[in-house]
Amino acid sequence: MKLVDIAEVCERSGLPPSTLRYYEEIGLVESVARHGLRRQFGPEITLQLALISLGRSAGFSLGEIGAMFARDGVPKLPRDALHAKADDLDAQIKELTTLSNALRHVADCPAPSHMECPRFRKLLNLAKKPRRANKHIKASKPA
Amino acid sequence: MKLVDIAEVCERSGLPPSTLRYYEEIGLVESVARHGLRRQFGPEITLQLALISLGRSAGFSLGEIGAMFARDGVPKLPRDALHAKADDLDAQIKELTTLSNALRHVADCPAPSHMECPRFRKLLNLAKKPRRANKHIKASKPA
DNA sequence: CTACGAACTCAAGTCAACTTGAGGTCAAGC
DNA sequence: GCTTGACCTCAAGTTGACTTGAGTTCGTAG
Repeated sequence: MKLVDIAEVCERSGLPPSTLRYYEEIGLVESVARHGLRRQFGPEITLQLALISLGRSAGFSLGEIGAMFARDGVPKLPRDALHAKADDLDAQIKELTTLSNALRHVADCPAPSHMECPRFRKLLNLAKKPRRANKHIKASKPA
Repeated sequence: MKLVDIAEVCERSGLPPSTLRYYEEIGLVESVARHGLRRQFGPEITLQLALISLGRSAGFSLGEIGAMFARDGVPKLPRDALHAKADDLDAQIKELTTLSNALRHVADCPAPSHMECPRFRKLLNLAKKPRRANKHIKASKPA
């Protein structure tokens, strides 16, 4: 049989049952049956949860993730929207790379004050670029 | 003079005054003087805020950021801890790259169901790797 | 010198993403 | 056939990161 008990899903994903119930409540995933009271999920659930986890770590809200993929994990967005998301991601990857480099530089640079090290400043100035609204980092209200 | 008025800081950073006050309240930044009531910051504030923004978008909490850098923006962590953070970041960068690739693939792949496309599944399986506690993505409580 | 606008303080409210608690139910083991 | 452990429901609580509102206080323009 292809159904996966919630306990099994929790074990595989590392998520507690409460989170699974919550995800179902907000329509992010779907349980397909019950065994007694216990939710049973389809075999794709593990992959879906991995996708959600990935999206979360990219800073997408559950709402955004829900808007991207249907309950069964199949993407609902048009091609250009997907490409746009990917572009956002790539921009974010650049920022993280900057931060990673900055951290490594700080770890290794012998300068007494990093704020005065030109190389460090240069790295960080990259970060001040056109900051777009980045989900959980909301822009200030308009003047 | 080297002091920057809060209004100026807000304009440069795009953050509202309330956020600056909040950051000061939790000890993340420091205002160095007042002009009447108005907070004045040191010239490094812009860079510090860029650093904070960068950290946030990497998924660090304000608490973690506060633990990494002193109020003046100078890193407080030992070298190996910094390298460890950079390693985390690099791992996250890989994940985001995976997600970006997956999105682009989905946008372009003609397969009817992406969940069945082996290439898609392969991309996503990368995500199921040893998921470490990822700040805002908390691990489940121990059994 | 008065008016204004913008920051100020402090408490309280908001939102997302979960978790926790009280009380209930079921399948499986003994 | 009864006990038990794990999940169930539903409501309420929690945490992090801010925002909002009421009432106050300045510096600057007029």
